[in-house]
Amino acid sequence: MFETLAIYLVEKGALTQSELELIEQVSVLKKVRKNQLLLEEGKFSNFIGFVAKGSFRLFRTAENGQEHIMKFAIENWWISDFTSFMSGEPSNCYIDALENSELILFSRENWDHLLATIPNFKRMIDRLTAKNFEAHQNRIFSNISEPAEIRYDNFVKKYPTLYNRIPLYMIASFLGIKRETLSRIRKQAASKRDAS
Amino acid sequence: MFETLAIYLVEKGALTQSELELIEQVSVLKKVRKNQLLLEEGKFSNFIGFVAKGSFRLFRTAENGQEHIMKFAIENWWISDFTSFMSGEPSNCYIDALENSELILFSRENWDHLLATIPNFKRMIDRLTAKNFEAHQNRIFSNISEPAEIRYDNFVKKYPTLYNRIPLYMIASFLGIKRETLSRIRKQAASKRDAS
DNA sequence: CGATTCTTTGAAAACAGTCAATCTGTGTGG
DNA sequence: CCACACAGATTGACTGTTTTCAAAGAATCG
Repeated sequence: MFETLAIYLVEKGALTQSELELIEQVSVLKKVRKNQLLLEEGKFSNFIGFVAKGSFRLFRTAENGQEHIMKFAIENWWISDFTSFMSGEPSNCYIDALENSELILFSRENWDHLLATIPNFKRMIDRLTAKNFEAHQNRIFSNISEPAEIRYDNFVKKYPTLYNRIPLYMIASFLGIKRETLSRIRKQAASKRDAS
Repeated sequence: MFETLAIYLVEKGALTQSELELIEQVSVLKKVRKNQLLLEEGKFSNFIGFVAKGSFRLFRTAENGQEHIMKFAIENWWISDFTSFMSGEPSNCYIDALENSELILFSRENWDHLLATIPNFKRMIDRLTAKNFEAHQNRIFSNISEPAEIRYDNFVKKYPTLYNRIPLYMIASFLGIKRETLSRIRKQAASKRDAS
């Protein structure tokens, strides 16, 4: 199970065997069943997880109780409430498993230690952080500038693997529209395709 | 003019006098007139700026030519296309001055050098980066979960100083709605207030 | 098969966008 | 100091999009 992460670290960060061992020593393996909560509102987010198998969602709830999905994660993605992880404040998010899944967890102390002692690991994470920042910018731009239909098209193009595994109503939630609206958008798009 | 930054650095980062001098030595002062471009699409974003006086906006343009404002900055805010700054790729943003303004600029080399040599500076910037990350999360959540009226209310509450200085149509652009819509939202809100 | 869970559909209401016109305030040049 | 131009804000009438609520269809799983 650690193997998935090892392959990832070699490929993305060019880590050596001894560095991998360092990382493995401080990692914690965890299996979670579908629908199981990894984090809930009010709790402290003191881990960073690497998805070895399965899928997760990170969502917040509005005052009216509606859930709004901020982020998905599947194999080879990192999952955490980074905001709470960094600030040390209680989280305002929930994370749960969409399938039976396997995670590799790091506590804050171990994470910081790895960053401090393995330069290649730090470099890799810095690159990821920059990418992540860029993705947030793009998502905000998309939200304020594009109609729902385009946002959906781009989602499908950008995350084809997610699209195949995640219920449509969750994609709607991620895009900020209602499931019924997404259903109608898909119908329209299909009839346009047929016409051409 | 550097004084504004000095006060900021002492207050936010507890920097010493000698550290301030180090920073001042590598800073570049720049005055820009209203409407002047600081960065445009396709160019490289190789500076980080501290706003000593005035105000700026960072925006992108969609295919149809419409401008969408990603970010504002006034006194004591940092302004840059961080995405391009970090990646080294050409920018897809414009930055221009909303008023006659004064900036304190740092090149990438000097910026990195300051981070590497002044731990308190690094700590301060890390805190800001975390705050910024959190703000992005909140904006995304707001965009996907809140109706325009609430987004506007929250904007006014969160940035009362901005609200007083920036034309409404730019606030509309930031919120992802049309100026006419914002105008109507404000009218409704006013009549609600009068009724109660 | 039956029970969930997810997706689609329909009709009405609420919301947001478009286009064109008007209104308001500010500042500049004659 | 006034008149005019200009940028910004508002309004009206209309169109288009999204939500809401209720119900009916798939699909999946034990």
